[in-house]
Amino acid sequence: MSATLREVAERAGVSVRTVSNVVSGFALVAPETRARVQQALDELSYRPNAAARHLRGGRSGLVALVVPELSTPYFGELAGRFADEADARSLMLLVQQTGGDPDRERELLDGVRGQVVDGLIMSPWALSPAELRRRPGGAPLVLLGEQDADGLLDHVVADNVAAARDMTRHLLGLGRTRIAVIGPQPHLHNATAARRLAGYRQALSEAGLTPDPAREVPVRRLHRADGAAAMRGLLDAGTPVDAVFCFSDQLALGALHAAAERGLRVPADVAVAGFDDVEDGRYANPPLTTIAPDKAAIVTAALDCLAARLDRTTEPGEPRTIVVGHRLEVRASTRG
Amino acid sequence: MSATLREVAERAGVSVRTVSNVVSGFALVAPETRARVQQALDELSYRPNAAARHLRGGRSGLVALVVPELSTPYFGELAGRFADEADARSLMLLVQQTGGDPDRERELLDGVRGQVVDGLIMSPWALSPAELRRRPGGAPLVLLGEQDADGLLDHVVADNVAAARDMTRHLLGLGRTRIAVIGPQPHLHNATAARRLAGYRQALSEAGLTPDPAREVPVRRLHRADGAAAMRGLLDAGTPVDAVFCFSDQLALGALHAAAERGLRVPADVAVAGFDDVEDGRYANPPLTTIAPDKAAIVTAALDCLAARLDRTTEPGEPRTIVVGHRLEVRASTRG
DNA sequence: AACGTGGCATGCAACGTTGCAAGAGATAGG
DNA sequence: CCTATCTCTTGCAACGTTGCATGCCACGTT
Repeated sequence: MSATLREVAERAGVSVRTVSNVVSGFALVAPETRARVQQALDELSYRPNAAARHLRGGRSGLVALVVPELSTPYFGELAGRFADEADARSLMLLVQQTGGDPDRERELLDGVRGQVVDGLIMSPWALSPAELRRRPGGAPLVLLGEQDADGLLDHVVADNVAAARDMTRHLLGLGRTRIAVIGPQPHLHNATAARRLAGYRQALSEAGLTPDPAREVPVRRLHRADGAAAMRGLLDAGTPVDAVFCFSDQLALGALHAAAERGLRVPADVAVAGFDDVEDGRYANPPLTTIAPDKAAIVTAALDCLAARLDRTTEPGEPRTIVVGHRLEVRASTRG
Repeated sequence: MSATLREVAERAGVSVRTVSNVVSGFALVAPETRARVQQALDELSYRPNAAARHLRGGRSGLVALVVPELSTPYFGELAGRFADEADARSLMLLVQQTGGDPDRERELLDGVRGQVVDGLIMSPWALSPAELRRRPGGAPLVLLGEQDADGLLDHVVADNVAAARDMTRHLLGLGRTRIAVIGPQPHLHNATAARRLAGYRQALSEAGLTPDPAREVPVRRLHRADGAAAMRGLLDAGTPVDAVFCFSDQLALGALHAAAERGLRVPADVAVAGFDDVEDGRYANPPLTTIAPDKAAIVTAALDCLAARLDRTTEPGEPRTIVVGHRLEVRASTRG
């Protein structure tokens, strides 16, 4: 147990309140008194009690990051950045996983809020916008990823339609015309996958090609195994394919794996591209072409947005939609 | 803001204390009263105030996980498991990154402790055992990984000597005799790398081979880039090598990358093995032979250990060293 | 009728901190 | 010499919860 203000006060021969003033650095304290108190603080190695401050001030300094899975490279990288950035802002990061389970998402939305954390950054997966909006007035919430909830909730997104269009155009530009996608998730409230699909179709149409349902392979989850399974399915079905655009790098890595299994050369026989720009992709064999969302901007924007909501001196303001940039990162898996 | 006990008490026409009794489920409360209170609780959707409970009870229900880097697959996977297991034990997980910086490690050891969290699980990287032991009596600490601190601090480890020996024997068993290692870190207080090196040398000696310093390539960090650089160095130096045992899967993935770059076939020209069994390795091209430490056991053991220290009803007891199992996972990167 | 017993409910205090408003002392001005 | 002013310090209260001890009532026993 650390020393309390009272113990320090007794040692320094001043009131508790004065010690508090010294600790918080504010108010008028005579230099001499300040020095005496400071010495007592040092001698007893005083640390403010977080629980008492939290109770008194209503602020815990804790922010929750709620993601489907921390073990996923994309969320691992993002969580790492959030941890660093939170630290730089004197916040602590509490992480929770939903596993993509809607019940768990609901629970965390209700449960964590107003309890321990000052705010919540969440990457929803299965919850509908309506459910996300049903907030019992707890701690501020910032969403990551597309939500079809523009103007109703704070959220930070990349322009997924444009990004998917960019990637598809890149593949078309390489002369590929039988481009498949792996990653649609028609069974979920997942606006992200839907928009990437839309961007892909748009680019095909622009090029005068008709999207072929047989080349749009849905997946249940975004793991490597799902990508590998989807790729195998595509090859087994005999659908002619000269490029595969996966909606996540994880899926793409699985697809690469399956292609290698079947003896296909990448990109000679089939080009493979991903989305997310995770470290794995850079060192894949061959290195993976991908869309790199501006992760630093995602983190900064989300925390800025939360900070604005937490600031009691400013007006709450309207929910904001912050769009971050992205970049097409061309590597050997498509470039030949 | 959520309702308080007092508001609920007023609504139900009972005392605050009685409401508290209902909430905590304990004590003697007449069924009728309980029902009335419960209804008031529901109507006001009461949530206990974490700050007040923390202040009163001295328990926050928070556990900190301190790792070098969350973006590293190994720690990402571990953090994910910790988050789930903590959740199952009604604890919340707060993550902090050190980036392998000794100052930051020191700071977190002193700073987080006794402040917000009930306990600390830390994977130290650069700190010496002496510094780790210099604890000002804060929250309980459990270390992950070898520490040369047996009997002085709680820690959870794999038998790294045995694991490295197992892997080296496996490579020897394949007929490889020019086995290099990538991963020693002579400049750090890193007992883990030291023990893996010892296990490797032991196995060589057993086989009548003399460890060759030119085949022991040190690295500064454990990223893919370091593994790739080390592999290139090894090849450029012209040291004959028919197998490379990397002290982490990350290093091994980098080494695979560098081997592919130079047109080497794996495992025909050079076998490559890793350590950690991260998901990436399973889907690498070719899939990576590795040592799979029992991650579930690490997480369970660490939290059990912490729980034991947090339990006020039992005696503190001596610091424990818990050794978890490991398994040699042979895949195509060595098997041919 | 007095007493003990057990079931249930409650009041008080304290955890450590900070906002508020007022107190104490010193100095300057009338 | 008294008061106004300023600088510095302090006591009180409250944040929401729970441990402790006690109060109250009804019932059964002597």
